[in-house]
Amino acid sequence: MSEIRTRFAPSPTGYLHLGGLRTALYTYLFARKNKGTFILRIEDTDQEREVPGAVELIYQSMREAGLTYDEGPDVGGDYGPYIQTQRRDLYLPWAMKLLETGAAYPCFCTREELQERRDAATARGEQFKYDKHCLHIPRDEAKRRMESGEPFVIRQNIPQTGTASFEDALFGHVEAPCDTLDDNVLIKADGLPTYNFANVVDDHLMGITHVMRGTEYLSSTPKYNLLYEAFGWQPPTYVHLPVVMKDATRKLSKRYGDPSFEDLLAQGYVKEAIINFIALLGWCPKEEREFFTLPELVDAFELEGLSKSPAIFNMEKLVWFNSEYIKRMPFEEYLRRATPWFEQALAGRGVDYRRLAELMHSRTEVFNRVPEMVRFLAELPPYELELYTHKKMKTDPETSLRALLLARPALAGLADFSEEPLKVCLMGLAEEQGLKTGQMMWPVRVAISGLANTPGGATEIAYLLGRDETLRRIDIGIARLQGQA
RNA sequence: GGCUCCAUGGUCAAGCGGUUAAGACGUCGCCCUCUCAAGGCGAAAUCAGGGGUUCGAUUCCCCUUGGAGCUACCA
Repeated sequence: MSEIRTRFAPSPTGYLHLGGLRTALYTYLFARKNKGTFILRIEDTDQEREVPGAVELIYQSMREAGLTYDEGPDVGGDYGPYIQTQRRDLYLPWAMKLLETGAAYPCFCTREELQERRDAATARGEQFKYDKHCLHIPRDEAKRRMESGEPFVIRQNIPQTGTASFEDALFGHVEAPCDTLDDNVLIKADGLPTYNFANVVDDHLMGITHVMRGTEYLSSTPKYNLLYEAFGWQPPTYVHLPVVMKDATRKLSKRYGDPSFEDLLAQGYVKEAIINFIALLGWCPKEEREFFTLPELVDAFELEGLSKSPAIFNMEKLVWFNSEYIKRMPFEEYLRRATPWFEQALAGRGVDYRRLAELMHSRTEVFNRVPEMVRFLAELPPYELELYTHKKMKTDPETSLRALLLARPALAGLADFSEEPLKVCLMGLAEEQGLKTGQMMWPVRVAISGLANTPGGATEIAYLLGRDETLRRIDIGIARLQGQA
């Protein structure tokens, strides 16, 4: 069996979006699983849409995701160049071959003329399709005009009868009646190929055996096969992958604020969690399991598990995966990664980050939610007195005031203001005064945090705050409760 | 509109003629607990509709409906 070669071929029109990342991931997994070669090719034939710096962004995202490629623009290989604009001179000769056999023809219609005809067709309520107008120009004349420097494009000459088809590894046999197919442009007036042509030529020249790409190409692939036939080339095995949706009717798009891989990374999603989640979006392993490292995915990946229908990107589940990865992260790593986020809210406050990290580790879903969760340590948030009333804790403003009044001097006189002594002190005090534990702990926690829930209980927070700040906040609570009474 | 494709809970999905129709997220209970998380236990929730084929359809075929993709000198 010959060696498997796959490629991921993005256009540099911006950052790598999640759908693209998933295609890249599956392509990578398939190559690695089959001990094949994974190639990165940049499809930049549409110069107008190209975004400066996007190529580098793609390299970066691939690297961050761990999708290392064996051949590509920045790593080299025997089938280069791997950027289509750098291959520009190579396409025309192939197109000329098609001209000779009649599988393609030059077209001199201008964009304006085409637009007019298109508009006229829509006005009549018809679907515009190129009418092969220039196909009928005598060959000599066409040749003369091409050589004279008149702008022209080269179009694929689709048969007017019959069907075109191909076999997809996922979708099976796909075919389309030729008369519904348009004579697409293969070579544009600027001399560069369109995707329709470049993908065929490059995939063949680069020895690609398996083409994995989005289903947006599913309906045009029969046309590509016509090209393979015209050249007498062996078409690759196609695996079209369903799109990733943002909801039931819209696909995930970078156009309307949907996050890119880079965005998610910046928001504090763990890359392993993103990869893991993305992998399961449209693919299901044979075994009942959902946590996979990249190498484990390589091992488990099989085409059979691919789904044919579009999958909705479920942010909630990503968040869950992320929180799981964070929980499984060694504590030291958590501390290291959480610290910058602690800093955002607590810089210069002298909070014990290590202890805070211990409390936050199991409570962190996404890192960018951390600052808000710990900000109360820097500044007591404004809170309503109703917070002191808690049915289950059996507290109300009265019991709370009493508890705070008792706690105040006890805490002020506590020799060691660390957690265990704090706990012994407060709980002992409660018991001795005939209060339930909650009747002491709840008001204290409310007074010193101003929040209904916090990462950690009263004693942990008191410790993190330190004696001075704790007492100051309790005083505020006492004053407010007395003011109300 | 035309062409192509898809269709199991709210979401990701297993299933590949006979199952009590898995599992996960989310939701909702209960337990644990100095709040909230985490953790433990449990619950509700799915085969889009209609025809066939078959002893028997979630599973195979057709139609309807719904959805997606394509319909550019974009990829």
